[in-house]
Amino acid sequence: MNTKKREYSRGALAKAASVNIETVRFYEQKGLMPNPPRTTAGYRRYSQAHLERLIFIKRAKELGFQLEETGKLLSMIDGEIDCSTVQDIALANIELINAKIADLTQIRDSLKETASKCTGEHTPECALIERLLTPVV
Amino acid sequence: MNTKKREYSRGALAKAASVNIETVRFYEQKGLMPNPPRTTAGYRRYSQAHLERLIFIKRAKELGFQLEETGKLLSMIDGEIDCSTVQDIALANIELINAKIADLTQIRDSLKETASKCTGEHTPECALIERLLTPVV
DNA sequence: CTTGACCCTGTAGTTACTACAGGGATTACT
DNA sequence: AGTAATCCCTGTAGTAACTACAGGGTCAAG
Repeated sequence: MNTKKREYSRGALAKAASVNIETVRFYEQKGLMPNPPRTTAGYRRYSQAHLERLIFIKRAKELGFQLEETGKLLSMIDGEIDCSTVQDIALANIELINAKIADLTQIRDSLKETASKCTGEHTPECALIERLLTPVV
Repeated sequence: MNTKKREYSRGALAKAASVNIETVRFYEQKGLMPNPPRTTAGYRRYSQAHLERLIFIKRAKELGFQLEETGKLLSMIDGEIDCSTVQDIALANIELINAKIADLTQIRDSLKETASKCTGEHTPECALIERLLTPVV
């Protein structure tokens, strides 16, 4: 059995996790990724555990978590996981996304209604412009 | 009839349009608002037309237009309005918002499904963390 | 050895704002 | 007139989440 520990450079790590190479440094600066051991030349050396952590961050992002929330989840993994707290974070995030969806839906509907009044012809008369230009009181 | 031209300072303009005072400078830097005449002390003096332009920008933002698109609409007002082009911009914007809504909806649903598997108890066992930690191939 | 790709750190750009600092100007009140 | 509070000016920098570039050192393959 091959028990040799796999090591990654920053570029190899980024590629393995399918993130931008600069994003690795960015997450390090933000404290999500640790500052890893270095070669004598100063090159970062990452382990398999680092890769798994980076993939965790990527998945959290895909689930709509902000980096701050992701950081909280990581703190729990580093320390003690409390499923109740995790669920709180997740539910708050769901509410946040719901609010964004509601916002965008309202905007989309409003714009759609206005745009439907455009004749769509090459004329200076335009319902959308009129709407934006409605005189103020 | 009172025909005196109303003039605004930057702060008064921002207040009249219900935008942040610094936003006025920001829009000026971005080219959406003109660099207005000044007093001898260097204070900006805005007219009613400036106010109407700022409100136009605000309304465009409320309809989900990005500043670049708003700039295009303003260029038309300054020059020639072509309703066909306006409608193109609006329809593209509607598509953009639709895509955002679809994105967020997928994220929300995915997160909801995972969070529903959390027991919500003060335990180290947590379905969401497990999902983020699923081993990589 | 050479070359190309990689790494390092630092800096700055994207979008749409928003806030702060230092210093001058204005306004209202005494 | 003096004073204090508020406003304005320009410039700078911060927010979130990245991403790109520069100059210079390092590594690996031919």
